[in-house]
Amino acid sequence: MAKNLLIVESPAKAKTINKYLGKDFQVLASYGHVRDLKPKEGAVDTEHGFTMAYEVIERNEKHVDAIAKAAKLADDIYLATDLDREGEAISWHISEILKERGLTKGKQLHRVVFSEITPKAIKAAVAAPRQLSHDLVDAQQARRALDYLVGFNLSPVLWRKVQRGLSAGRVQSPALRMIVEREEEIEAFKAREYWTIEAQLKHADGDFTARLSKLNGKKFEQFDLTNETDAQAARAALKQAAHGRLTVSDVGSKERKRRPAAPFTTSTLQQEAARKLGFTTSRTMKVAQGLYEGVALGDEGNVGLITYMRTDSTMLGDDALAELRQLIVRDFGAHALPDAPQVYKTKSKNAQEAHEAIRPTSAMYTPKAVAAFLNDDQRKLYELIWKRTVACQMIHATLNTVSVEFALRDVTGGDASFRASGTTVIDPGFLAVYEEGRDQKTEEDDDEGRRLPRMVVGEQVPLHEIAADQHFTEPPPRYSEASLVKALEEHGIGRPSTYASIIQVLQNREYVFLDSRRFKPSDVGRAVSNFLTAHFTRYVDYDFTAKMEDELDAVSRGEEAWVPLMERFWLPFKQQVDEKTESVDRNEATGARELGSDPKTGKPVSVRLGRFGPYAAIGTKDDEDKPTFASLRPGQSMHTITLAEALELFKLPRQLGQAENGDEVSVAIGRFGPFVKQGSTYASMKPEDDPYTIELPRALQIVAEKLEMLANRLILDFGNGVQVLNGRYGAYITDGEKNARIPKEQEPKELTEKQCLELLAAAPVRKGRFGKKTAAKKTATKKAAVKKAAPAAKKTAVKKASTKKKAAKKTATKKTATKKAATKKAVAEKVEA
DNA sequence: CAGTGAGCGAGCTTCCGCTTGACTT
Repeated sequence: MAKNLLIVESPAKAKTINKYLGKDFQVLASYGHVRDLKPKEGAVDTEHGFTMAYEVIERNEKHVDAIAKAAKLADDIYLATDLDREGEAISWHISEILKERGLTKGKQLHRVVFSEITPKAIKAAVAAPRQLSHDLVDAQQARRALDYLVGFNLSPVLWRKVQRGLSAGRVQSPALRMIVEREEEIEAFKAREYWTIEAQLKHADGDFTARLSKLNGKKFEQFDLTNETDAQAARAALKQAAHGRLTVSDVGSKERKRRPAAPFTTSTLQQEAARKLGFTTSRTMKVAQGLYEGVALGDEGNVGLITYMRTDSTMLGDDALAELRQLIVRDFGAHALPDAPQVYKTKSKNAQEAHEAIRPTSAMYTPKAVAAFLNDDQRKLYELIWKRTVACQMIHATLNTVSVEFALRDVTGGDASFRASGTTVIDPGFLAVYEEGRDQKTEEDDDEGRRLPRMVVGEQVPLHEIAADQHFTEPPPRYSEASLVKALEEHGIGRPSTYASIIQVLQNREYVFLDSRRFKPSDVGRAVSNFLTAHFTRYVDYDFTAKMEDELDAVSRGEEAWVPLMERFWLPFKQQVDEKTESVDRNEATGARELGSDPKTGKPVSVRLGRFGPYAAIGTKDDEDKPTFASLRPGQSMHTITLAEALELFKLPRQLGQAENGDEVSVAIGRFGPFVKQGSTYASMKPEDDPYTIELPRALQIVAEKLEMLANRLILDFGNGVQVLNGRYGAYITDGEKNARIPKEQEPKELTEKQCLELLAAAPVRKGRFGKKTAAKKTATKKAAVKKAAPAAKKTAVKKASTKKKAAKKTATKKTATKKAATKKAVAEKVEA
C-alpha cells in the first residue's frame, strides 16, 4: 500500500503525476472545491464574526470519501492543490474534513505547490513542503463571504423592486452594466458626416492610391470636410491644381519590428478562437478540456495535448521553452531563433498565476502529426494553440514602411499634399507561423502587404482621378462574447474558470441576448442595471473587484485581519440595502416611461415592466375605470418604443366578422404570437401574416388549414387509448402518457396493436416538463422545470404541491427535507398535469 | 395553449469559483 497520499484538483493532473511519482505515492483528485457555504440564508453569520457554515458539496462527496479512505491508510498526506488563493482554501477544507473525521492522528500533513507539471518540478515540490497559509485561507474566506453577502442581499431587493427570481452579484452586475451602458451609448450616438479625398495614380510599375493628408496649408483632419459641397469644391480645386499629374516631393522609409503576441491565457484563447474559428467561449472551453484530458494517439495511447486551459498566466516552463527553441531551429532555421527565450509579463489585474500559459504539452506534437487523431474542432483549436506558442518564441518580424508624399499648390494658393504608404515584410520572423487576429481593421492594416512602385523625388506620376468619398462615424460596437471577456479581464472581474459561465448567467436570467453574435440588453436587464447603478453605485462599480482584491492581498500577506475588513464592507452595505428597500419606488426601479397621451381618451400612455415583461398601459390605476394593457411585441423595447407604436398595440384584438356558420372571427396576439380565433378554435398565423392588416378571407383560410391538420392527425386508433398520430416531426405512437418513435422502415399505417405496445414499452419515460431531479444538475434542472411549470401549472396543482411539501417537511427530520420536498412537488405537478 | 399587469401576503427565488461528467431537445 502506498504510504504517501498526494491530492490535486484535477483528475487529469492526478493521472499524469501518478506516473511521475511511482508506487510509493497514491495521487487523488478533489475535483475542485470540496466544501462550500450552505446555499441558504444565514450561511455567513454577520452578527458573530462572520462565522461561515460549510457543507460538503454533494456532487463531490464520493471524491471526498475516496480521499478520506486513502488518508486512513497513508502516513504522509501531501496537499498539492493549486498554488493560488482558491487552491489554498481547498487544501484547508480537505484538512478540516480529515480532522473532523479523526483521520489525521499520527500523520503528517504537508502543503506542496508547483506551477508546471514535470517530473523535476513535482519531485522538487514534494521535497520542499510547507505549512498551510492561514492568511491566504482567510483571504479566500473573505472573498467567499463577501460574494455571498452581496448576492444574497442585493438579489432580494431586485425581487421586490423589479421582478421575482432576479439576481445580482459582484461579477455579473458590472458585466451586465457594461452591456447596458454600451447600448445607451449607441442610442445616444449621433453619426457625423465626413469626407475623404483620394488620388488614384497610374504609375508605369503599377497603379496605387494616395490619401489627402494636407489641405489649405494645414494637416487634413477627419472633420475638415463635412458636407458634399465643400468636399466637391476641394476635389475640383485639387484636380485643377494637379493638371493630370502629381509630383513626388518626399520619399521616406522606416523599418519597424513587430513582436509576437504572448502565449494564450484563457481569456486570449477565447478571444482568438472567436475571431479566427468563430467558436463561442463555452465551445472553446469544451474543446480545450478534451485536448487537456487527453486524446488517443494511436500506439502512444492517451496523451494530454495541452496544458491546463483555465489560467491567467503567460509563463512558460523551462523545459517547454527548451523544447520550443529546439523545434524552431529544426523547422524554421537558426535565424528564426532569438538569442534568449522571450518572457511575457502577465498583463491582467489580479492574476494568480497558478498554472502555466496554455501551450502544447510538447511542441513536437505538431498539428500535422496529431491531426489524424483529432476531430475538426480539436484540430482547429490545437493548431491555433500550437502556432501561437511556437510563434511567441520566434524572432520578431521586420517590416519596412515606405511613404511617398506628393505636394501641390492648389489654385487658391494653399499648400496641399497626398500621401501613399505601403508596408512590406523584410523578414517575416514569427509571422511565418502565426499572427494574432484583429477586432477592427485600421488604415495601417490596409497598407500592409501593399508594395508601392519605386519612386524618386521630383518624379511626376500620371493622375487618373481624384475622388471624394462620403463617410459617417459609427457608434461603438456592441460587445461580443469575446470582447466582453476581454473587457472583464481588463477590469479584473471574474476568473478564467468563470468567464464562460458569466455569459451563461446573463443569458439565463434573460438580462441579455445575442443578436448576430452581439449582446443586446433586454428591458429587464436594463432595469436591473440602471437600478443597481443608481442606488448601489459602489457595489457594481467596475473597480469594486479591483479594490476588493487589494484588500484581500493585504490579508493574504498577513498585514490585515479579514474580520475587520468584512465589517468595513458589511455595515454600510447593509444600511444601504435597508434604506433602499424602504425608499425606492417600484416604477422608478423598473424604468417606467410616460410616452404621451391617447388621442381618443386623453389619458396618459405609459410603458412599464410587469410580471410578464414590458407592457403599455392607457390610463393609470387611480382612474375610475381600469387602465387597458397590451404587451410589447418581441423585438420592441420600452426604452425605444414611440407613442405611435404603443398605440398600435391597442388595436388588437380585432374583430374581422363572421364565418359561414356564424362564428365570430377575431385576431389577437397571445403568448405564442399572433393567432386567429374562430369560435373556440385557435390557429397560429404564419410569419408572413400581419395581425393588424389581415382580412377575413385569409383568416378563414388559416383556420381551415388548422382544422384540416387536426383531421389528418389520427392515423390509427386501437380503441384502448393507444393511437398513431401525425405530429410536427412525423408519425408517432402515443398512449396518452408517453410517446414512442416509429422505426424508419416501418409504414405507420401498417402498425399492429402489439407492435405499438412493444414500442411504447421500449420508449423512454417522458421526463420533459418536470424533469427528474438529479443531484448533479440541481440548479439547471430546477430552473428549467420551474420555468416551464410556472405558466402551465393550474392553480390546483400548485396548491396540492405546496400542501404535499409541507407534509414532507414535517415528516422528514433531516436537512435534506427541502430537497425531498422539491422532488415531491415535481411529482405532484406531473400527476396533476 | 391563446388571460395576465394591484392584491390577503404562503413560500419561493439569489452569489462566485474550483472541478468534471450525465443528460435530452
